Amino acid sequence: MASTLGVLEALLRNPGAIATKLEVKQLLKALLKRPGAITSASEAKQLHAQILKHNPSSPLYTSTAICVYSNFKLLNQSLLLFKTLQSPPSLAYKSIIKCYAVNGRFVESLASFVDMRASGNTPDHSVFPSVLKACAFLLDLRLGEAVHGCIVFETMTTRDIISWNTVIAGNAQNGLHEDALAMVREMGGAGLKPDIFTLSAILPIFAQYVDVDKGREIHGYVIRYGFDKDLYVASSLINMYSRCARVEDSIRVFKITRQRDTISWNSVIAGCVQNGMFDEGLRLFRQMLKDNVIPGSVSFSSIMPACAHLTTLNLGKQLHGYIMRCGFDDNVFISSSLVDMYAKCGHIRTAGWIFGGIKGRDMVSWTAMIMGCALHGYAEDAISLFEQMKLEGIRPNHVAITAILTACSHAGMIDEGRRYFDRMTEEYGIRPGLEHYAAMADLYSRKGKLNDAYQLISTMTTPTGTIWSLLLSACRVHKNVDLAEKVASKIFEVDPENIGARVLLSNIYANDGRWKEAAKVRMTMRNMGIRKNPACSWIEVKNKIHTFIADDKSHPLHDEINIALCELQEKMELAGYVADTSEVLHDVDDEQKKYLLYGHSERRAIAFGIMSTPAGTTIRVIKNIRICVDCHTAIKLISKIVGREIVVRDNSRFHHFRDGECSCGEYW
DNA sequence: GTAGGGTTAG
Repeated sequence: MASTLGVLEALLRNPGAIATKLEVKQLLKALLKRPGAITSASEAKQLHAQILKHNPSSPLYTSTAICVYSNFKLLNQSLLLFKTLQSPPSLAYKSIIKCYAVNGRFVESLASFVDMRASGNTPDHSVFPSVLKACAFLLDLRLGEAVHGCIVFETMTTRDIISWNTVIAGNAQNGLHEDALAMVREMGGAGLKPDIFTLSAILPIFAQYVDVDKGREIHGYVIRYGFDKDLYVASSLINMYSRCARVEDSIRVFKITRQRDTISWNSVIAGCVQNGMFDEGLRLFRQMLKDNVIPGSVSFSSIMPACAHLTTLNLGKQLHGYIMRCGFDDNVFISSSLVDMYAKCGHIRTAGWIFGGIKGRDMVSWTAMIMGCALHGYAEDAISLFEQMKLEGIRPNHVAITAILTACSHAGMIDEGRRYFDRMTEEYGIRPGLEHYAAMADLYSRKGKLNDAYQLISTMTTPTGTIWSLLLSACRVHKNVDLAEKVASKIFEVDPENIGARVLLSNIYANDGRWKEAAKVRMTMRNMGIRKNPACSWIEVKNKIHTFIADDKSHPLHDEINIALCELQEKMELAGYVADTSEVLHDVDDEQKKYLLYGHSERRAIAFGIMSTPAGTTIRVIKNIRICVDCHTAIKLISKIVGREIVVRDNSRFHHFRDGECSCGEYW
């Protein structure tokens, strides 16, 4: 069945490749069992076209198409088909009732439910949540009671394992987790043992609750009864472990599962990506393709965040091409992940273009775009998107609020940020969490309002090392040694191993000429056995990533890069550039300091990029730490001298250098 | 005979 569906997926992507009527018939039959295999509206339309072409009058196929359309909330399409049915089968009724309900058409939803009963079809748990919701909305208590009676009647008559499973799955999928689990116990009491259907229905509950102990218990049961051969159970287990941050366990389950399909691959790939194991996720994705498993839309939305986090634009673009050829680009999960990927890889305009084309944007799509604008310093765009989202009736959640606060922070918009922060509880019913305090502390810090930041953080019950570190880094920029010492001691209280904080403190001392104290901090680090990561920058040229580490001479074009940098230097000095050596934290003379600045990794990466790409090409460089003040000034001039746009992503945001200016407006 | 399991922003 898995391979049949694989062929179906391929077929839907390439309708021209259809061979025989018989094949299509078999495929439609396979699909009848699993309408969820269709994951985008365009696939749904192609499916519909196939049905019209081969079996226009089959009520079962028509019902399947209705079911698929209703999964995408496409009420008009569903209705058009529904009206062609003389006596709609149960599936058609169930789908239309659900579709009415998700579109807020409760009266019609209830009317269809009544029709369904009158036609002699028995409703099951897949429709009761919609109907009850409609009753609650319309305050139709009498009908609500009748529906409830119908549910009780339904569960009372047929109490075999299948009806139990239906009821348990219905509850589990509709958020009634405790009821579902109670039913499993009750079923056990009635002498019925959970089977593969029961288990795959309740495992997602433990995944959501992040209850690895219960999950493990189930796993033990699965092994005792030999259910671990079942693909559905295996995928649920893989998912449960990865949601509980036990990605090694989920990989182990995956590896011992002999039979694999697209979904079990997706589970393990998503598990890796969600737990930050991006390279392993990509390795598994490639392995899946090698094993001739056809990726579905979920495969792409699972792997795309890996490209976003690793900023592997080329791979992201390749996947995007593949996605378009598959017709998956109208899937909201995929398009949101593309918006995020392009934004994180520096292509904010492409991100905006994709965002503009998304039909049925959800909160995640909006937030991805808002956060993209925030990272690029386009706060006004972020704010207008945020307001537009609210106008479209989407209530922001805590992530969306974090995004808008981040936008304000990266543009130094204190008043706006403060207003969103102060009103978030009242307006959106969300109390400030760690991430909101962090964004506000960052906003004050970047703007140089160090005391305000200190006050704000102090009001928190348990401030983390990470939040204090934001302030410490601002103390470095704004050269406030006294506050830095105070903040650093707070950090070491809660997080003695914090490498970044020790490096910062040492640099703050060095910047103030207090070489002895700086050396002492370095000594402590050495004694603790911690080393900082070296500063490095990288650039992708012709599909190859070139990495530059500060003062490293190993690049094959090292000498040529030096010559190019010297030539640039002369032109920059003619344009008025004076090296700012205040940020060179080595106890050496000024001439030496100037020389050290040229060794900064981002400059070498940019010089290399200019040498190896055609005139006018945008240069994109990524750096693992913050750009230094002198490089920032230098890159502005370079962008003007060579007439190129230079995009640099440091550890917290993007800088777009163009014609002697930077988009960050000096906030970074 | 159970329309079962996997996905996007932080």
